[in-house]
Amino acid sequence: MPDSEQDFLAAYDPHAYDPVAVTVDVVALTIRDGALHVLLVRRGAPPFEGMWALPGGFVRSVRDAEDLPDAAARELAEETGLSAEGALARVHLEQLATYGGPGRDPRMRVISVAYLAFAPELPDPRAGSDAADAAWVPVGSLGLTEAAAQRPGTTRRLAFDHARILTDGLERARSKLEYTPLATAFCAPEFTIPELRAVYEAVWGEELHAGNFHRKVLSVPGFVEGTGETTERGGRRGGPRARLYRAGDARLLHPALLRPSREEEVR
Amino acid sequence: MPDSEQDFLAAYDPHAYDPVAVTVDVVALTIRDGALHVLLVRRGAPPFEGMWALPGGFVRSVRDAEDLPDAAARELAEETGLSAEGALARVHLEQLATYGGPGRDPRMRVISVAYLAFAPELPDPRAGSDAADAAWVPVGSLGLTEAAAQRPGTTRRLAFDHARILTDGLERARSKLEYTPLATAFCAPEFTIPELRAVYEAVWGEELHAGNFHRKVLSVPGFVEGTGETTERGGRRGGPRARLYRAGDARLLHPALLRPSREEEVR
DNA sequence: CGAATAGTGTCTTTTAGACAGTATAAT
DNA sequence: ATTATACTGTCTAAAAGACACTATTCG
Repeated sequence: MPDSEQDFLAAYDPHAYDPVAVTVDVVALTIRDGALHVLLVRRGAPPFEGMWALPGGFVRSVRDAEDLPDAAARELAEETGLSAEGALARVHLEQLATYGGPGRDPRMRVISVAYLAFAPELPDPRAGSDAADAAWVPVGSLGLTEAAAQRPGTTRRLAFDHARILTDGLERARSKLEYTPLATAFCAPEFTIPELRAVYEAVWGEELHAGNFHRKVLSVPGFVEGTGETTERGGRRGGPRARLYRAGDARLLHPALLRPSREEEVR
Repeated sequence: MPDSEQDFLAAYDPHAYDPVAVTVDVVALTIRDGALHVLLVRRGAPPFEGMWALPGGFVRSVRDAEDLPDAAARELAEETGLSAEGALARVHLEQLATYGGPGRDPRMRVISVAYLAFAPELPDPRAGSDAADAAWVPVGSLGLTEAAAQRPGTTRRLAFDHARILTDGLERARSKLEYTPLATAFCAPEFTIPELRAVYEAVWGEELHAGNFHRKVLSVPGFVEGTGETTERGGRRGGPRARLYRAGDARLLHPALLRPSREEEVR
């Protein structure tokens, strides 16, 4: 039987063809105490029982016929306890990539569609249905390197190929902050320029020049818009009150806010 | 039965859970006669029989347990007749996005992982196994607009949600040319700066200033490296012979080659 | 020859970044 | 008072873009 006919039959009778499971996994990032954190769950069942993993689960394809972004939002809501009408509406969610290599799940062929989420500071998560625990974990504590991302198990912390997915998500996040105003998705509805700078510093892992950053943000059309208000108090250790801003209407930053020192990544 | 247990059982007995099919679709782009073309196949079977579609097919998940990029390369090879050792090795292939909304295939739930390919000029394709026809089609002839991409069937030419996938692939291609040296993937192994400029003009749909483009390309480290040779003849309608270049070792362009006039897309 | 094209020179404007300086508020 | 901080001013270097110009080759 030629491939075409086999495929055709398979389409009408899926059980006659290769069994595949489709899941969504979410790389949810937030800033806590000035450091970038990722939402992780501790697996309560094999495989990788007891290890940390990205929150995720199977896509409901028949019962609810949910779309992929809906599935990602649902997984995020289940782990964070957020309601769709509430704080979840302020979370930025975008598709990251799909991971489908054979052998990434020992049980069967699993295709995982990964999503990337940028969230403002959220309460501590509660453990979801099939997780033993859930927590915001500082990204820096995971010992992620390119080598660790490529060889599963090297970090000894993340299940499946989740180190690779997280590494890809972090790079996407760093890049997104260059060309889009999505750093504001990590902030409260009203924020100061120094708070925005702290987001960039946490995601990029680099200190930025406060004065130049300030002027740059204000010079990009549509990045932020002033509220006319200021904070109630000055900085922790002194300084004047900072002006408050809201996210502007730009969807792209032009000119972009490029991160410094990328020489090493070019070749 | 709680979700977790159901999921767990499903993982061990996939037939007990929702049936899903996973396919790969390829947005293969090339430059012909100075215009951007996409590889399309005419469907030889329902649904959408007789309509144009992106080349694609089911992922072999058990028989060969192929990885997703391998599946995309296989689909591309089947439609173009290219061998993996030959010209296919010079084609750039990257994952684009995954499309999995319910109802995008009337037969069943289908998750499509889309890939984006940049190819140098290739021979005309032969019709693959389940296609009635295959051809390089000028992108400009498809009447793609944002409205057409959102409502399937509006262009009256592309099956499924392939207008949306193609639109996303084109935007990705335009963006990739800004930040990476991948325009060279559309060229022969040795090329001239004006040929490279023609790639940019075809993908961006804009004329570029020849002199400034020339200097800019040469000023970006690692973009191109000279061969010391020149073309045998001058331009079609006169002009000196052009120097020949190869792709350099840069993986990112720094500084980037930004396309002009993006004011309208910012908001 | 005339026209088209490859490649370079030069000038202006924009942007990035270094650095300094002033005013404000916490301790 | 001291110190940290928000924000602004200024200068320099890098880059983008407009324009002009020369040299070469085709028809």
